[in-house]
Amino acid sequence: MATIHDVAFDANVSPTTVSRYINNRIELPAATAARIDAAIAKLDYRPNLLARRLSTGRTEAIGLVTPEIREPFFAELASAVEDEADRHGYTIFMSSTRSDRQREIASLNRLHDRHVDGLIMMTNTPDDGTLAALIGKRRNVVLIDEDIPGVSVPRVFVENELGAHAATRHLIDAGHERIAYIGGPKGLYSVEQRRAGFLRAMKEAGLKVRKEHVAGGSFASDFARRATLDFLQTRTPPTAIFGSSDYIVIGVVQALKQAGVSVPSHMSVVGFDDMPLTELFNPPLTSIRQPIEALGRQGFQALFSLLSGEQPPMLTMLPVQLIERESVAPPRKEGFDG
Amino acid sequence: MATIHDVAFDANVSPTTVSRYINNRIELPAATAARIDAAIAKLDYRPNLLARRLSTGRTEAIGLVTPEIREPFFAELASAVEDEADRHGYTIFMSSTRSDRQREIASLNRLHDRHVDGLIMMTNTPDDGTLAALIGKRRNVVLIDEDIPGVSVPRVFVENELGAHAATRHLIDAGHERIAYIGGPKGLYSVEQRRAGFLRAMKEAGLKVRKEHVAGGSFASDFARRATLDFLQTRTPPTAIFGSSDYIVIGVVQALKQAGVSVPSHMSVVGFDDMPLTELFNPPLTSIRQPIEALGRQGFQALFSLLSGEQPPMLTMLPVQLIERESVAPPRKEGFDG
DNA sequence: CCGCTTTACGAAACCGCTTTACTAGACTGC
DNA sequence: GCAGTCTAGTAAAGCGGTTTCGTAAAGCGG
Repeated sequence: MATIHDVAFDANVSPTTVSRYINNRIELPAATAARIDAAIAKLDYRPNLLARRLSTGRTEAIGLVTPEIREPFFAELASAVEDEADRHGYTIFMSSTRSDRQREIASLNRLHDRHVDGLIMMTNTPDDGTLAALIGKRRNVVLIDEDIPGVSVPRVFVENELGAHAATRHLIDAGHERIAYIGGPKGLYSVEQRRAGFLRAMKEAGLKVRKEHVAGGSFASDFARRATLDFLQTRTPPTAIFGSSDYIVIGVVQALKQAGVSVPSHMSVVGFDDMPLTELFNPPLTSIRQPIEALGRQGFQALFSLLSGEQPPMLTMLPVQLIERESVAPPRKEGFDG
Repeated sequence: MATIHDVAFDANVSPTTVSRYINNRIELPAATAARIDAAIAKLDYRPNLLARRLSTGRTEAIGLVTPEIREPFFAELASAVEDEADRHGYTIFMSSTRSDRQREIASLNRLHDRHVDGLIMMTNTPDDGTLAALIGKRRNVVLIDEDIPGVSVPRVFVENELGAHAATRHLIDAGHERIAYIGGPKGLYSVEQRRAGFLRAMKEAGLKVRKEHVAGGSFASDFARRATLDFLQTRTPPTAIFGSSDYIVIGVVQALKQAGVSVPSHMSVVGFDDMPLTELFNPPLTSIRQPIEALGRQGFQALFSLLSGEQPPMLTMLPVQLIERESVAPPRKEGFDG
């Protein structure tokens, strides 16, 4: 491969000149510039990025830490980040942490070793302070989707509270009064926000929230399945369930199917995330759609600002949207029993 | 950050010695080794990978080119590759090509500039020779999932022909005789293999394949939707449809729903890929499951062999599996009409 | 105690680029 | 015609490792 020296030799200038010319740090007379251009073309010269990186200390690469890129939500997010990064000349290193603290730490360290210029971090396990401490030591970090308490870096979130409120409101508007709620892992900011949105909607409508109709602790379908079966065992089962993620709703629907309760005629269901393909489920799921694309792009843009020495907004909240499909119907009249 | 010189100074040896010691290229007396270890620990020394890479020319990174990492199939594959790479100390650069030739070429060039040690390539657009030419120039390339004619590099595929045969056979065993087929883009190896499997099963069973019951040209759901509606317009519509990807089957199912044809009582359907969540569809889809995890891992292993100077098998074919769910039933008796 | 091998390590070149500091020569104004 | 300014570059020192070649000193056999 041709080096900058070859180009310099061919164009009859010094490597310094070539370097500065390529990087727009010098204005050259047209004739000289033309000679350099010609030499570059002739030799098919491409700067050795390894050398450039060692020299400048910048890598034009960023790290993207996600819980699990196999999941559609994170895959889509990663894709958006990648696309936006690409458009700015950045490459991304991805890592999946499997929601495991050790893997999160390992990822962070590995990315540090790789000299990424910055970091976009997503987590969905509550932090005990370890992550916060580690991230506090890094420069150029942006948090998206989920908070890590105690770190003061730019954050890009979605309107979790408003989304949950809208979902609950949608069920209330359909006539439901006994609405159950299944949340995610304790201690997560987004989970608490969604819970708050649910409670606010119920309170505003003057509806009681029954202890036995609220569950939480995990996003896993299995967990939701069990919670749903428990709901059905209560004295007066709910007529609607709001699951704070589509994975939860998948568990809910499976449990209901198993118990012979049909959706939406006997039980209405709303989810959160609007996972792809859920419109093909039986029934197609009503859900809160998150602006995944925007989340990814704005996440990168915040990081890019940081890298450019600007100060991005410390908190961005992206709007969500209720997508109505067929998993919600008015409750059956009391007295009737399925 | 501490450099190798700092460590050398602290341990009272030369940088050369530290370097060789770290890289296991020298045996040192216990006392010296201990001094170096102590210095490394004390200074929290971590080798600067940028410098090491410039020096050695190796990056311990590989490129992974996929059509679209948002799609579950590729996301899962990418995840498997990443996991396996990680376990061997390699990082991966991903890029999504959106099945676009220009983006494929751009990715290949970008990865080259990034000095990746090797490349795992996936494509799902037929090549006109451009890709083959470009890849021919690179060392350490492995093809997975789909062939690019004219390049002689290790390839890891799945048993497309056998899978399609099994899917078709499954419909035949259920009693179907008029089976329609929807294939993917023309010119793709896997598509042709699947078509061959379908035709072989039909031939072995002594069944006619009607021209008007065979479509192909795209993996898109829209395409499949139209093809399905066309099938329904034929004089004697098929009683079963084999779609050579789950995306196709999604289109098929949508079209059938739209046309009021119920699955599986009026029309049986089998897909290929076994996408996640299709078991929650209405009805749950019977499909051919590809060993995605194995595809990813073996793909990386082949590349790793190449990088280690060994000669991996030039062609690996991974078995597939029929997953029976509820989209297949015996055909209704002739004469009855839905 | 001399020549040879082995042990233990080091000097310096190199990877290919960037960047700071500097200069030769042309021009400009007085 | 000479100081001062501009133009058009350049030399050389990094960046932080790896690697080739080499050597001083210790050990050893005869």
